Amino acid sequence: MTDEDRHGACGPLPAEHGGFIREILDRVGDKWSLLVIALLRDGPRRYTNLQQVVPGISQRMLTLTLRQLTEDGLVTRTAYPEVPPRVEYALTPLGESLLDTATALVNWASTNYGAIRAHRESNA
Amino acid sequence: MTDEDRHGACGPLPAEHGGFIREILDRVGDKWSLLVIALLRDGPRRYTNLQQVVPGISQRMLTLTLRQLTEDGLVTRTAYPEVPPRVEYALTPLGESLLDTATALVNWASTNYGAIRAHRESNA
DNA sequence: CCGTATCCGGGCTGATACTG
DNA sequence: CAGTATCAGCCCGGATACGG
Repeated sequence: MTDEDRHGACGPLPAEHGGFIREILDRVGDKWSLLVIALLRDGPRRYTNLQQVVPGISQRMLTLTLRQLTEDGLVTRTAYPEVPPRVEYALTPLGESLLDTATALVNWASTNYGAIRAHRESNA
Repeated sequence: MTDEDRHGACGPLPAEHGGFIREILDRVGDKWSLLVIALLRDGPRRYTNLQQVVPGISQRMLTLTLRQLTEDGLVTRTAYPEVPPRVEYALTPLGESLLDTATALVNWASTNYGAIRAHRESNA
């Protein structure tokens, strides 16, 4: 155990050896993931619908975000072989396990936006 | 209110008009902020100490992160006019209000890292 | 000890055009 | 409708060197 590792002694964070928590944080805390997850709370959504409800997301980023979330097992992708094609995205149990925390963070942001804004400008 | 704004009708997220939640999410979900906040749980820490306990952070990023968090009113910066200089960073009440959520997210990452990893490789 | 200043490369991101 | 492909800009972030 190196000196750099022994901060666990005074921290409640379990097993943050290396940077894998950072890896997940980057994944989940990226530009759009949490928002997409939060928006899937009410049930499956279609690609185009997500594009509409996520303000300002580009086709590219929506596709990449969804692909990443699917690869990580947080959402499922279901394609119905119809014409016109229909694809639905929904949360997996793993994705749902993140929902509470994601929502809490979004709510925190929503609640404290004013305070942050105010404090930021008071020290301008 | 534009058409793009009225998705609130089917979402439980309060007042996510525009992209200010995205703004906070970017701020708080960036590469290091959550980790720093989580590490300040036990009390004030000095600059050098933070550099040691945050695995892999560079001086630049630590400084930038701390400055941003200070500007947003999440942490305080206290400089003691001594030689050698000593600077301590601590959470404000606003910062503490984020602590639970931050910790929850870090814990989630820690808990589900294996599952994500496994799912990701199973579909390689 | 606690930063700041500068350089610089890489990856994220949006815009645009195209496909099944 | 649901994507993919390509390009170009920008900002993040590390390394290094320097200042208070």
